[in-house]
Amino acid sequence: MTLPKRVTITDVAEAAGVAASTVSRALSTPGRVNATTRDHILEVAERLGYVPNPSARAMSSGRTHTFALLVPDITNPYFAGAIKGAERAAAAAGKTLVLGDTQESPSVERELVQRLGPAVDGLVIAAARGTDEDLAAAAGRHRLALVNRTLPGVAGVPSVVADYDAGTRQIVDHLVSLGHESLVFLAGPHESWSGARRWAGLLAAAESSGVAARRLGPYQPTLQGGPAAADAALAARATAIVCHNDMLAIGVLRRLAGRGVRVPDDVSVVGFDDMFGADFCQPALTTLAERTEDAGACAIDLLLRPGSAATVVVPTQLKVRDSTGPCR
Amino acid sequence: MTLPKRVTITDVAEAAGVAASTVSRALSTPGRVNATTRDHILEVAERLGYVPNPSARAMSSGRTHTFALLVPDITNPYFAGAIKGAERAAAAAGKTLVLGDTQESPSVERELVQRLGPAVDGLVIAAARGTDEDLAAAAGRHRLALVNRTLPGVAGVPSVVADYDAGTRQIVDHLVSLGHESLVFLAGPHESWSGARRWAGLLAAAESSGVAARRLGPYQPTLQGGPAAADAALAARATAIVCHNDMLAIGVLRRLAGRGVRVPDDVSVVGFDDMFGADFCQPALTTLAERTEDAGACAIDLLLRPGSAATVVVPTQLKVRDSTGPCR
DNA sequence: TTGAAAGCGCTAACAG
DNA sequence: CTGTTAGCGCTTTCAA
Repeated sequence: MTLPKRVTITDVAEAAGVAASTVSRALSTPGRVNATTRDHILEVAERLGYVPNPSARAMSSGRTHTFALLVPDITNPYFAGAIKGAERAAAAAGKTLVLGDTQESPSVERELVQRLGPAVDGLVIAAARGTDEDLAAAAGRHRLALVNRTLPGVAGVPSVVADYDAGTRQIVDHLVSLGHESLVFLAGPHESWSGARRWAGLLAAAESSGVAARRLGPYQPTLQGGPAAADAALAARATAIVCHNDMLAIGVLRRLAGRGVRVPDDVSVVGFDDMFGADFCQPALTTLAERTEDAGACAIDLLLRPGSAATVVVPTQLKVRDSTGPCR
Repeated sequence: MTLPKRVTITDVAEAAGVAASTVSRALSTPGRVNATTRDHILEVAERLGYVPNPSARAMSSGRTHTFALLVPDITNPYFAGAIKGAERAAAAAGKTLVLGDTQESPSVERELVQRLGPAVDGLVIAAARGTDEDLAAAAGRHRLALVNRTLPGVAGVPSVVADYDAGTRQIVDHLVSLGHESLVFLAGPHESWSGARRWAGLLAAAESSGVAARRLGPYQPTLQGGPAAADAALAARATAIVCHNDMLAIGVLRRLAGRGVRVPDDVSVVGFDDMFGADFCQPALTTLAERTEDAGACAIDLLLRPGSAATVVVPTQLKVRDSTGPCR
């Protein structure tokens, strides 16, 4: 099966009886072309089925009209929102989005930055796993925006972060209103930037409310991390358990059920992320929702409009469901 | 913040004291270059941090080393596997994967094919929503591979499909062994190719086993579709409900629980997909698992090796969990 | 084995 | 407002 040869701008120019550059202008800066000739050109282009060659366009203009989004694990539903938001923002701006899976690995992340960087107008790294140095190096070579990570000391790297301070405040207030006087935080990996922010926020909010907060872990932030984490929380006689993320929280829920501990009667459980499934697990999970789709879209917007090298804070929202209740 | 100018092949050539074409050869066809000069060139390229410009490469070679994957909804966990598999297969081959979200819309799908097609070496469309004509047109212009869809009558379009015949057979056998003598299929959208295949397989298997099968619907294949679907199944006095997919099945489960119908004591429920969450919903869902990651990877492989215009069948596997039990 | 040279398709000065 | 003319960075003949 042979594919038909592509229609080029020259074909259109010939067919329309104008110069190639005029066709180019008619397409990219319609204002600078006589309305009649423009309409004619567009009509001819349409008829011939002309589609500009992105590579050629990139060659001469220097812009690829493409962005890359790097996530630690594509299959993790937590990132689905950011991916969708980024894809939508990119598509809305007529841009293409390239997706990269860093497999939770700093080195794969570095490689991808190097491989994809030259092919795109900018990179979004969500939940970057690399060191500050890695990211600074990347920022030196490419336009970069971060999601749920900041790069202190390096100017010009915009980022979008969830409002964990307000969010953890909400969690603590919620638990306090239920009569809880202490909480246990089941931590995820030490390297996790958002994990650190979550714990810091929780600790600050707890202190200001006179709630005792303890951190246990680190645990695997997965279903498999649940048993060890749940057992530790139980051993610590926790009445309220706040988990690094929903995956771990659901794992904890299962373990508690397996051990005959009732949620929320015996113990309350809170997660982070409001991940897909958090509403239909048993019991439905109280969790801090991040607007990940907005975050993804916002990161692309930051790339689209350079100069706005700000840190954008996206609000979070506590979803109260069935896994939290009055302190026993 | 200004980004440093990229190192080009000419820079490397000058620094190494050779012609640009020699550098090009040293990089892409190392065999055709004197070992000593080649090593020298590679060393210089490395030192200068040279990374080939993909657009320029695409311009002259015609190949972009990029594939596109189109899915109906990026946030649907069902597609996460295919995305990951495709990304991995592409990365393993040194290719780049572009992701497109067709928003479940045939027209967006068409647009994306047109927009992305020229920029890539091939397209994978998963669960294509377009008509056969749309797909035939796409196949005429681009290298194409399909996942869970076939294109009868159009040669040269390879596809990867789940083995629904064997899978539905497994479902029916499972229900029969539990004493069920009839089943109700809660259908998804009529346009769904896989929905049609699922029902056809179910019907054939049921007939050959002397099981009565009825189809109700169509229902929204989402949690929201659950109530209407569950109520209809109840009205039909079903003892075994097979749902178009896990989303719908979980929606059905929730509705049944809400109405006080016990699963699996009063009625058995089966889903399709073994989606993320199917194991931690309540009760854990018996469902037909597809190896979506393999399917995604396989589709990319089909694109990588033209000529193998086959239909690849990926096995399915029934995961028996807690939502199915003996007929009441 | 290597270099010179001709483009790939498009955009961006620069004239006219 | 439009045509001419250079390239963008790379691959690929074609000679040497």
